[in-house]
Amino acid sequence: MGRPPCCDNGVGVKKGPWTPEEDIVLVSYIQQHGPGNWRSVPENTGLMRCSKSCRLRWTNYLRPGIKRGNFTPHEEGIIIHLQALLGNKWAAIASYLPLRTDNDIKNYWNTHLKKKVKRLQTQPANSFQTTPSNAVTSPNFYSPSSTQHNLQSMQAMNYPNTTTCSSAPSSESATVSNLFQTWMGSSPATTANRKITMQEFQDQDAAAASIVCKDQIVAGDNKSSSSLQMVMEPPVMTGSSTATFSLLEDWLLDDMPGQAMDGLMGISAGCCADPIMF
DNA sequence: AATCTTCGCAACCGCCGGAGC
DNA sequence: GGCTCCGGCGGTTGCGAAGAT
Repeated sequence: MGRPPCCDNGVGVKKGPWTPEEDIVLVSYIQQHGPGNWRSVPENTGLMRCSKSCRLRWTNYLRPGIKRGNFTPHEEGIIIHLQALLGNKWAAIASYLPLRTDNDIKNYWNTHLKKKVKRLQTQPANSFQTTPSNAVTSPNFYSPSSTQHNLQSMQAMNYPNTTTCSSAPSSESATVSNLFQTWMGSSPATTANRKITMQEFQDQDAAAASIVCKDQIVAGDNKSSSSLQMVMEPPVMTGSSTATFSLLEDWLLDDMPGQAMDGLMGISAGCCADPIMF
């Protein structure tokens, strides 16, 4: 006996775009009670909406701290990397871009990046060498065997502070988490609420951009998730705990031709000031 | 200016896994 | 162990906006 659709029993359930009034009702309710227990939201607010619709509206649109539109070349690069690693695991990818929703990333991939990647994959190989900024979409990078090889290589490598690798990751997602932790040069992950702050900055003169990573113990963080949180912060130059994004790329793409790698670096470097020419 | 086509995004749909009973 | 409920996820759709003709 299958479970009926969640909104089948809802006579008069409203569908379609949300009105500003509905948004206000939903936001004010969540401000009072917090997100969660979505089943009770329509009942308690009087919204003629399915609980799923309420949750989706909150997580994809109303939730504070959402960045909308204008994906930066750097974000594009991250999405492309992670999509190649994880496939269409949008929620997992979104966890590495905390200002973006999975829906947003999924839409952006489907409407922009997928076409760009496909287009470039059909280009002659030598075109990647002549246009370094395109190298991110080198066929090598999207080769499953290459990706698998890189994942295995990452685990095999004796990188410092890779303590989390000793406990075999249960999923590719965990592997990528380990990768990010290692890449960021962090100390072994603690089980306490831990906030990793990614400070993305752009150096226009040097055409270099890096991600500065700081580990912060977040006391009293009311987020229920114990997973790593990465929050983009305004550009701050720090001298110590810096690691360039290209290091991660280096791990992922260690079997790429040197020329292509040079171009790939541009994704996280010069391209931030100069849009990717897909 | 009007019509047609393409694009982008918000929202919906169906399925799955975990929790509770 | 089986059933139901709920939250979450990924795929897809529908519609308005923008661009092309």
